[in-house]
Parts: sequence; structure tokens; C-alpha cells
Amino acid sequence: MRRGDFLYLKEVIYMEKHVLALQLSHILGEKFPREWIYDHIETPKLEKMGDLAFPCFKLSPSLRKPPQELANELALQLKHDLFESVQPVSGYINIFLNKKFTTEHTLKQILTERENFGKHQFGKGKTVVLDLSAPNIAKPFSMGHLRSTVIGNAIANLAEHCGYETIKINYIGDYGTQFGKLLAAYKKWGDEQRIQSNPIAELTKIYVRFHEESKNHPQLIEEGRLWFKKLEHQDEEALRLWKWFKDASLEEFDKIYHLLGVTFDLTRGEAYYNDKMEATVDLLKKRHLLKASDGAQVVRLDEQGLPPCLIKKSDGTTIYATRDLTAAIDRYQSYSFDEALYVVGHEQSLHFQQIKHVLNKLELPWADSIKHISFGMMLQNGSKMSTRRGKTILLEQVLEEAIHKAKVNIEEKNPKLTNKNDAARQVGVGAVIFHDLKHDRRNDVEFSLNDMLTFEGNTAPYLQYAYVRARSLLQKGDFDEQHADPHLEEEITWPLVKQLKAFPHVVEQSYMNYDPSKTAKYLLELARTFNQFYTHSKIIGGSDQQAKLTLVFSFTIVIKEGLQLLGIEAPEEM
RNA sequence: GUCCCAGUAGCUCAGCUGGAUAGAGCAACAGCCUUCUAAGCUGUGGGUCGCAGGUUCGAAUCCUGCCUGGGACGCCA
Repeated sequence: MRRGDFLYLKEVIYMEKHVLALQLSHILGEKFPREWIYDHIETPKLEKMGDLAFPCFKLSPSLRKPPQELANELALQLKHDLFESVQPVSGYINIFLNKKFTTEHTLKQILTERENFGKHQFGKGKTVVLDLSAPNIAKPFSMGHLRSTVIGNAIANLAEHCGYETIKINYIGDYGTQFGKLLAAYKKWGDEQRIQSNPIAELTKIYVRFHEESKNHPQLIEEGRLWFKKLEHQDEEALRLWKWFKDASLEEFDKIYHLLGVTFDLTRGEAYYNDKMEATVDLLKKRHLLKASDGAQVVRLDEQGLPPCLIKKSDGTTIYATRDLTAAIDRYQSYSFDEALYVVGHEQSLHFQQIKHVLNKLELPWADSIKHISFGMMLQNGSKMSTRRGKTILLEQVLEEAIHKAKVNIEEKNPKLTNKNDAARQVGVGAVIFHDLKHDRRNDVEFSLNDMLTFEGNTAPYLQYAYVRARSLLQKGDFDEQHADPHLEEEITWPLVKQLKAFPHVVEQSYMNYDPSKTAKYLLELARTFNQFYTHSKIIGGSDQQAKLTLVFSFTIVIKEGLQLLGIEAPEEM
């Protein structure tokens, strides 16, 4: 769905926008359908330019009048109870909404719908499968996995808000030739005790060592290959070690997921597909898609202008593309998804293009519902991080530091707080998650611990703090929902009302673009608007107390819901 | 070499489905707590929107070329 698609907008998010489009199309006639007008309605960037605007430049050529003149004429004809005033300004028609009506309507809606405010129905009956997080066993949970995890989780939340069923799949990297290397390394230098007590760190250590030493001792590579063969042939020892590494790794990952508050509907390793890939290969053969090339089996993608997709290596073994194809087919059979989103780094975009094209060649009708939700990489000093070079930064340490810093802040700013640890966890973890989500997911981000541990400005703590202040007001003012009053009189409340009103639209746009950062940016503006209201208006003991508290209450509903969408908790006090 | 992504304030980034005076945060400077949590608010300074063309009434936004950085380009995932 795109902006202005009327089929979906039954719930009328922007009532006044529709009224304006309808009126204008009435005045202008058939030549300018209301959908077209709707699409060209803008939100002015300055408060003094009103709440809605329509630029008349596009009308000029066919009506043969200068836009200024058109704006003047049209402004005179536009009349509606929703509009307070209509003003022509240098080719634009600027519309000021009826504040009293809009405020009352918006607040009533939030009060009635509560946490359902912002939800949509257009995804009803449809299923979205998300592939997210996907850490590799025996490797640390890196900042890159954090991106996939929090972005995927937020998109899943947004999808649910739009009515979709979601299936979150954690596709664990538990297979591949690197495990042969790891097994070989373990046989050489592994220390059972140390691995028991600190599995990922120890396994990473020997894995890195393996890579270093293999530079001078190439025969190590051969040993690795041998161990992988053993693993493939279900060698008892290889299998036992592999399972041990896997279980120990998953246990450590669970700690992180618990901290992040992320859950999955299915956690499944790549190895699960080991005995299912031959069926995929057969299918490709049957369709005559498999071609021999340098001893390997590939699907050629020349018409697509892409390099061939490798299905079987020259030694006859399968490869990740085979696995991903098999997994996709399996997922469709299990869930009949309407969309399958792969939240995976940008570096794999060629791979996913190939997968999609191969599925298309198999004439699977759902091939196009596969979407690679790519994101930029975490860079360090301008280049990619690498486990092999031991350069990865551990998420767990970052989270711990963030929580610690939040605790220190609380001790200093609110020493009387009773549940300091909970608040510190919510604030610290929230800061880390938000730091990631506020950026456009496609851009690379330079890792900066400093930025992640900043609690001022455009951060989660800023949002949480606004929420906490609002909650505190409601408590001090003894706010009672039963006596909510949506009749605000003062002009100062208007910007906040407008922000709150926009929330459903933001949720929709955020999901349609698979872009949680849209929600993140909205929440920052919302909180800023609230903080401005907070400092410039006396709420408790001022005029209009009950109505202002009603506005504050509405704010708490929206910001809490928004944070929840991003996977961030809102503490009651901090 | 081919393909993909990015280049906006000192730094991190918005804005990029074309529109009015290019916006935030951080950093710097100047203010605001006897009053609702100062993790806040207010103000000041700071920009050839990588470069050059083109399309348009109008371009940071769309098109082309170039420069710079990053990534990907079969037997890793």
C-alpha cells in the first residue's frame, strides 16, 4: 500500500485530509481526482503556515492561471467545520484546523482505544515470517547480530500492529566448513574445563588461533576439512562436540535475548536442513535448471544479469544457497506466508537476489514475497569487523556497561527510587536498542561506545524520561480516567495534540517501509513536544488542570506504545 | 573490471514517493531549578546539501557523468 491508497484507508487516519481532497476535487472537477489531490496535500514545516497545505503549481498549466491566483480563488471556496481558516500564501493554500474539534476528537479516540490507538487492520488474515538475529554458534554475539535482532523484532511488532500474524525465526548458524576448523582447533588446543565455564570466549580464542597458525601451517586447513567431513558423516565424536558447542552457545545467547526482551517463535539451526536439501537439488534437476560448471552445479542467472547461484560444490556437498532455498520452501509449506522478511546485513544482498530468482525459476508463486530487509554494517575504524581477527565487540559487555551507567545516574539523580536495578536495566538496555533503531537501517554505522552510552538528546532515556515525568504528573494531580476531559482551551497544547494524532499514520508508514527508524524519530519529536509543553505550561494547579492531565495521560499511552513497538520498556520512575 | 549502497553543520545523523526560509542531537558559547524529576527547557554561532551537467514553474530530493568511502562479485555464511 502506498500513501493515498483509498482501499485501505477505511479507518480514515487523516479525516481532514480526505475532506480537503474531496472538496477540492469537487471544485476542480473530473480532471483532478481526489486521490491525486490527496497525494499532493502536504504538511507545512512551519507552525505559522497552518496544519495542511495544498500547492497550486500543478494546477496552473491546465487551468491556465498563475498559482497565486488559483490559491486565492480556491481558498475562498473551501469551507468546512474542520477548518478554522483557509489562507492563500504565494501559491499555496494553507489550512488551519479547527483546534477545538480536532483536539476533542483525538483525545477521545486515544482514551477509547487506549493501547489499540495506532493499530491497523490491513494485515488481518495475513502472515509475515521474519528471519532475524541468526547468530553463529561458538562465535560471540556481535553488534551486527544486535542490528538484525532489534530491527527484526521492531518490524515484527509493527507488523502485528498492522494486523499481521508474525512468525519470528532465529536461524542459527550451526553448520558449515568453519565448524570443521573449530573441531580441529579444539582437538589441538581445547581445554574442556575452560570451555565449560566460558564457552563462546574460549571457542573464539581457539578459532582465531587456528586462523593465525594456518597462515604458517597450511596443513591445518586440511585437518579442518577432514573434521568437517567427519561431522557430515555423523562421526560420533565430531557430533558430540558439535552438539556441546551448540548447546553451550545457545545458553549464552538466551541470556542476551532475555536482556533485550526478544523472543522467537522458532529457533532452528541450519543443520536441520541437512537431510532435506537433496529434495531441493532434485527439484532443480527436474526443471533442468542445474548446469555443470567447473565441476560444480549451478543455476545460471544470465538473463537476470547476475552471477550463477552455486548449488553444489565440486566435491558434491551443498552450500548455503542450497540451504536457504530449502529453508524457504519449507517455511512456505509450514506457514503459507504472505511475506517472508530476511533481516540480514547488506553484504548478502546478491545472495538473496539469487535465491529469489532461483525460486522464481522454479515457478513458485510466492517467490516475490521474499524480501531482503538489508541493513548497514557496524564498522570499526571505517571497515568491517571480523571474528577471525578477533576484532568483534561483545554486545554483552556493552549492555552491562550501559546498565551500570544508568545505575550511576539513578543513584545521583533519584537516590530514593526503590527499584533501581529494574529502572537501570530498562534505561541501559533501552539506550543500546534505540541507538541502533534511530538510524536508517540501510546506513552503515560506525561503532561508538560513547554514542551508545549517551543518555541525553536523541536517546531512549530522553523518551523514557518524558514518560516518567508524565506519569509523575498524573500521580501528583490524582488523575482519574473516569473524569477525563478532552476540552482543552490553551493554544500551547496544540502541537502535542497534533503529534499524538499522527501516531497511527507513523506506525503504518514505518511498517510499509520496514523502517523502525521512522517510529524512533517520531517518538523523539513527540517527547520533545511534550517536554516543551511541560516546561512552558503549568499543569498541576494551573488552569484547565483536568483537561491538561487528560492530554498528558494520552501522551503516556502513545509514547509507551511507541517504545514497546521498538522493543523498549518504559519505567514508571527513573 | 562489473554490480549495490553512501557522501548534508566540527562530530553523529534527519530531510531524499520533487515544493515555501535545508532541520535535530552532540560539541562550543550564553541563560533557566524557593514552583509539576535540569536524563529537561530557552537562546547564539556554525551549511558551495561530494563535483559537473540535465529534466522542471520549482532539485538536498529525479536522470547522466565524474570523484571519494564502504560492500559484494561460485566452491565461507
